[in-house]
Amino acid sequence: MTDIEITSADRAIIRALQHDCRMSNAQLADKVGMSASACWRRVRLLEEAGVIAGYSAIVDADRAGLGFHAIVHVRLSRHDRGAVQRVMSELSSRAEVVECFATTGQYDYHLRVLCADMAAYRRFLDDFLFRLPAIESAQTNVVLEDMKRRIVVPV
Amino acid sequence: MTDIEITSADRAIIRALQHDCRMSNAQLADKVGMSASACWRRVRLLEEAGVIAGYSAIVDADRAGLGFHAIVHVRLSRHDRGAVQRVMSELSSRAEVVECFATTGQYDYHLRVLCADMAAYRRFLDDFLFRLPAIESAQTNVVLEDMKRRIVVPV
DNA sequence: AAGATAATCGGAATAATCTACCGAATAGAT
DNA sequence: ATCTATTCGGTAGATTATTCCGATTATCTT
Repeated sequence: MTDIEITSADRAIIRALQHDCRMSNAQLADKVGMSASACWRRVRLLEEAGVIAGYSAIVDADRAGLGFHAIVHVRLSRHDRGAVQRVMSELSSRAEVVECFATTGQYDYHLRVLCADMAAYRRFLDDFLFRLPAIESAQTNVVLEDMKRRIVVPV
Repeated sequence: MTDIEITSADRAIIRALQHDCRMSNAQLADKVGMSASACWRRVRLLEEAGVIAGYSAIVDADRAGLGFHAIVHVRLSRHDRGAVQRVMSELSSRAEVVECFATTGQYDYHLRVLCADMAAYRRFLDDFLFRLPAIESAQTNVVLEDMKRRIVVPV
């Protein structure tokens, strides 16, 4: 992955592609005020540099049948390397866990979890999360309203 | 937006497009075992039904120059309709706030915030967040490690 | 400042892809 | 069994991506 310096044109490209990455290259070039080929080259560079890490369909969780959404605060009872690594890999390999961050503060991890319904979440807790070694506590904060739908990085 | 029933083929399509929404329709059809035209029709239906809400480039925040990442727990001092609405709209219109959820539990909101650096975050707090009316407390949990990079809804 | 070198530009050609339309096949209802 | 409605896969024309090339601009050396 080559390092690149991000220009203001790049930022415009990134913003546009975060908003809709299936627009044609000609449209994109027009929107950011470049020629089609220059724009295409720049996109390729951003991909190669890993600034654009991929392209993803944005799925409406509710409409996809995922009615339960929560943010879970997790605390570990042990912090030795082995336990931490085990928990990390287990958590991030689990499909329901759509985000997983190790954080400073009162909790060791912040998870965002999506399930079909509360029953499925219950199973997630009982059959998976609480069976992980070294989980001291897991506090569930149910999401009442998702106030920002699109994941856009402010560039 | 028409309602549709989501088949197992749809789930395969959604999974594939969450992983890479720029693959060609022919590739996608091949991957999910459909003919190109059937697959294309199904994708269009998923879009029209709002299950697929859009397509976005996934940006590596670090490489894009956003070195500060935190989860912020926000509590309000008042919960009347006016104050809540004001806070909600201010928060979600702010670029640094990449996610904003209203939640049950000890806090009223969970924010995920991305900034260039700590100084920028300081400005975000002092010049914006703490100036919002009715903010009782805002607790910053700095993200030490992002353990799950791709936003994929488990369908 | 002048010249040499390298990087970047926009436009054109072609290879690949999308998208709409078609008749055939299938499933459901009467 | 027959009609109707839906879904199927394949095809064709329009659109788009991607490469290549000469021209232009920027950088560096002397």
